[in-house]
Amino acid sequence: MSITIQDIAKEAQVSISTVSRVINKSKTVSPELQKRVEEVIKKNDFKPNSLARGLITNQTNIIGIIVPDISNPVFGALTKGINSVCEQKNYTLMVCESGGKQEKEIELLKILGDKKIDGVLFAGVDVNPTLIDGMKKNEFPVVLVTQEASGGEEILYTVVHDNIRATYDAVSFLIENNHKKIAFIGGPENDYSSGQKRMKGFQLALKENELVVPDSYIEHGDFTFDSGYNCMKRIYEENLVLPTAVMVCNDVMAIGAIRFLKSAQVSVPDDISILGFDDSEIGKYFTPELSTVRISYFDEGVKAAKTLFKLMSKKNTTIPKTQFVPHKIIRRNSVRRI
Amino acid sequence: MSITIQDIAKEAQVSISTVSRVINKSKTVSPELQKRVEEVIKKNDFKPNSLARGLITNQTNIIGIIVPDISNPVFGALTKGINSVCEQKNYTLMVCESGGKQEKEIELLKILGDKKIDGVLFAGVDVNPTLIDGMKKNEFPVVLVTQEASGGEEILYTVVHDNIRATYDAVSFLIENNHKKIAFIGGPENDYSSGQKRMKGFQLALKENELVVPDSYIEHGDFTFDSGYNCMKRIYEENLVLPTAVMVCNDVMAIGAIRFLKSAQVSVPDDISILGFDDSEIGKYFTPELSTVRISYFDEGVKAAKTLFKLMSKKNTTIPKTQFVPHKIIRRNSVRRI
DNA sequence: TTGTATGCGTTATCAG
DNA sequence: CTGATAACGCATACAA
Repeated sequence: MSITIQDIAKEAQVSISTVSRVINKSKTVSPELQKRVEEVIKKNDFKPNSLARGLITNQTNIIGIIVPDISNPVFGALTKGINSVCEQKNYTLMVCESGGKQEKEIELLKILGDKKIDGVLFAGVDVNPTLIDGMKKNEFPVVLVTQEASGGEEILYTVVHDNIRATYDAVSFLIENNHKKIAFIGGPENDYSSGQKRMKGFQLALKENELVVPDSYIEHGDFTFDSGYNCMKRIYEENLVLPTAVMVCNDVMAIGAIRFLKSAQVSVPDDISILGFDDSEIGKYFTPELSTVRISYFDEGVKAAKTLFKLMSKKNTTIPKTQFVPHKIIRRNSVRRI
Repeated sequence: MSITIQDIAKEAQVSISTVSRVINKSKTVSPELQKRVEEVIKKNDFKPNSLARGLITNQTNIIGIIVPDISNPVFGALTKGINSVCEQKNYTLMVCESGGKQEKEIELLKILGDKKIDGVLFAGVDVNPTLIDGMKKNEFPVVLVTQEASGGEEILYTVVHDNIRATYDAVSFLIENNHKKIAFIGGPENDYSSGQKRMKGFQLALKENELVVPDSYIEHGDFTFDSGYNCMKRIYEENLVLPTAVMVCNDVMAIGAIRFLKSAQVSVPDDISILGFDDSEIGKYFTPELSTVRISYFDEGVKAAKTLFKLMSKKNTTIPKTQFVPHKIIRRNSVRRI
């Protein structure tokens, strides 16, 4: 068994309350005892049992995150960002994987609850009203990250990158480079943040520049290499007039698209420019080096975690319901000016 | 405040011990009461407070993992594997990042200890005697994963892939394809498992086939794209007779090496074959598609976690100190027979 | 089979 | 400023 506060008290010849006080820095203890106790603590390398402490303080110094897939680099970076702020707050992180299943998400919320974690960062796939209701019942604060609530925003605290704006900026960048015939390979249509919103940004940019493209220029993939390949293939086969540029909603699909174009003897960027999204490591090493929209999921994690800590501290600083994390267009070789 | 066992007891009109018994399935409770209590529990969606429970049972149903960098896909996959077995055992996972710093690793071990986790999976960078001593003091079992202890193996339970054997097999594969002039781009020389051992495997394969290569065929990188590029560059510049194949100790470096060769107008695989290591996603999408050694870090995580659970259960089944996870040569286009 | 009482290691409340 | 002592929510030895 490990050493307890009692052992320390005995060895320092004080009461356990005194020991507790020096641990928690209640200034009401004489310097002399303070020092004596601290020495005994240091000597025995004593740390209070967090379970016992948590039982009474109702605080565990643990926060949880729920992500669909921890092996996805996006969530890896996100987790790293979150963890970096946990460290400086003396918190540890409990990581849960939902596989994107709503049932599982609800179950995990419950498990984390009975583990008495102090708060949760939630990266869901579809944060719909059912889920929102579930969250409202929790005794701990939740902040959404990466994905907004689809039914009624502004209900839960949320930290995301501005998908509409990012895609709008990306397409505007293509337009600035004189592209007019711009195709679009997006995410799943039922994906609220990364699917629908990016699509919206694309349309917005076209509209503002009074550009119109045929429906056959628009395809929806599922963020995989293969879907990028296939979407590009369909665009290529179904259009007599090819686009001069394609906005692709993530880098892996963009690389799939380029692979198809290579096989069809279409040169990137000479014949067609390709713009990706995410700035994953893969794009940097690719030939041609991929132009993309950089999203820092690390920063997103940091901001979300900071928001959660503010919420937990309950100091009534007003926190905006939705916060955005900046994005940046990264210009490399897969896009050319025409 | 959340609902407690007392509330359930009151509502079901029994004592709290009875409630406790049905929760813990002590068969000594009458079917009638059993049912009554279960209904009340279900109705209130009650789950016992894990802190209070842990305080008594000395078991939290939490295990911890310590990794250098959670955003590294290798550790992402590892974590996913570990988590998959946690799920089926009703455990949750606490993830800690060490940044590869020994100090931090020791600190994390202590933090996890006072959180009363039931066991730890440890993916260190250099598991030396100092660290091993620290681990011996813990009240919880530790299993090493990904990396063996450098000073004296067979001390701690360990689950790794067989780096020597994997590289040996990889180089043998090159030799089977008639390559005799084989260069080597390895990891850092002070990296015990992934650096030194892979090097050893390389040498072993050469020796067994009575092959000798000049020292200038051997370079050490640090697993980054740039180091792969530079190592290849040095090999290219310092040798009048170029190798026909290069064994590169991870895929990212392999891609860096190929990038250099491209810039030097050397064709892969026509002039030089390249064999990578890891089978990261990136290699599959690359042109030429990268031949590599597949290591399933997911499986490694699974096996390590299972080992840890065996250790925690304390049933004295004999567990081998070191267990290996299989590897596989993946044949794609970057290697050709000559 | 069931209920009562004690203790797990802390913090918090209250006297002294 | 310091020390008893009661909680926190649960499991368990013991009593009934």
